[in-house]
Amino acid sequence: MSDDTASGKPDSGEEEAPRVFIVDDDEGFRDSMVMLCDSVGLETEAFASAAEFLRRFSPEMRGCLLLDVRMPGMSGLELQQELSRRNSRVPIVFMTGHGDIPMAVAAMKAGAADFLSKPFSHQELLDRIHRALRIGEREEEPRRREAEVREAYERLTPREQDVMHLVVQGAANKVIASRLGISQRTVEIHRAHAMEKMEADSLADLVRSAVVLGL
Amino acid sequence: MSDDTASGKPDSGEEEAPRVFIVDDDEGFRDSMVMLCDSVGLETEAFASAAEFLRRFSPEMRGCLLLDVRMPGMSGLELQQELSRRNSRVPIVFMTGHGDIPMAVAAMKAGAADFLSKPFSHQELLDRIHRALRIGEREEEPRRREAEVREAYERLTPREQDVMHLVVQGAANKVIASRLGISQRTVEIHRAHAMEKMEADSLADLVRSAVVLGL
DNA sequence: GTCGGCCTAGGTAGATCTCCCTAGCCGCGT
DNA sequence: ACGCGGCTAGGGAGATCTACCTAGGCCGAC
Repeated sequence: MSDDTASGKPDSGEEEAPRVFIVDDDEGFRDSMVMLCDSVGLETEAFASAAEFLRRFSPEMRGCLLLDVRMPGMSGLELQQELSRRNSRVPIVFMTGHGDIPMAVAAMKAGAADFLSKPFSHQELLDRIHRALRIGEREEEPRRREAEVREAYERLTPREQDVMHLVVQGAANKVIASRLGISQRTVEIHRAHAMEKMEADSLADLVRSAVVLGL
Repeated sequence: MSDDTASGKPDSGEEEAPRVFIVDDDEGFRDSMVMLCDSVGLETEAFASAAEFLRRFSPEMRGCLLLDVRMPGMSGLELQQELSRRNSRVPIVFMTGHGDIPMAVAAMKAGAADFLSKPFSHQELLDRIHRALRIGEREEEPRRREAEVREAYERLTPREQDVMHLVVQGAANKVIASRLGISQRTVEIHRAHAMEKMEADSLADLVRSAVVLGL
């Protein structure tokens, strides 16, 4: 193992640091947001439209998104839907000057971390940003674990997956063998391979991984 | 076993059917809500204050809660906090005549299912109620399972719990024996008892139960 | 004080899992 | 054609788990 020279991707050598993404069509407002964040040491990246942000988007993004609701082109709420479709994990803090309760409730029901109506104080905004960043951090660890487990799982051969399914359901090797119509010996081999590929040191580990995968 | 005659509680022989709980200090409004729900076949229970509802509250309640924000005495938001402390699982639909965005957002962040500002149409309200009821149903099954597992777990003797912990961490019996300073034979006995009491037919089952318990 | 539950433990046997050796067949890409 | 990986399989040794028999000490409840 350890021979990754052939793999296509550089494989995310460096992760991006968490930062505040700002999407607002008002340039002056954008700039003032950036300055505010700078002043407390938060890294920022600003975009003038939802489309511009989407071009930059990747599922590995970390941080939070400060999002204006009303913009030309794609609205903030539409961007939220699109990000949700793309399995984004970035918590969203909405900002709006002309919002109403139904709009705020819809955004929150769709998973927004917060919803601020202008005007708001700098401190108010910074508090919300920090809270959103904490939410993002808290979700990061489980996400990463699931991604790792899923990756390992997908490296299993079809037969190894079959065997793993039955193993984590509590079936004994002989049962698995008869169920799959193969010899007990072969089950043992697939089982051992699955354990190794899933980096499971015990059956308990394997079951935990299966639970993460929702099996 | 099977001798439950000594246990104090009749043990929830019949579960309550899901219903709509209405908490509002305005009697006229309460009545109209009750009638509206009646008209579509929803069972209701109405209360004039948060305190009155709390006296009726039990964690086994099923359905949803239609809650006015502004009331004399304990407010709707305060009731929400109190219910959260009491591990309520009843989805809350807030109603208010004088709400603003921060209030709605705070309620949603605290876990409310919905937030409606008056006036609203009957259909609007019924839609929200049905949605909240669906949310409650969806959470019911996992809740019940966890409660059952936890109950079984707490029937384990301390030693059986010790052994179970190590078993679901993947330790072999001999390891557990030396870790606990007892013989391998004794570990086997505690292990078998734990499996039986947890109604686990396989190690996989036991690990799943442990995952539910957050072990 | 007796009864029952809990924790402890030995022996034996059988089922089960794990790991070592071997090896044939098939499909895919070079 | 050749190699490689995936799937299949047998035999055997040793570790591990499970199930059956037994039994003693401790402690709280009736």
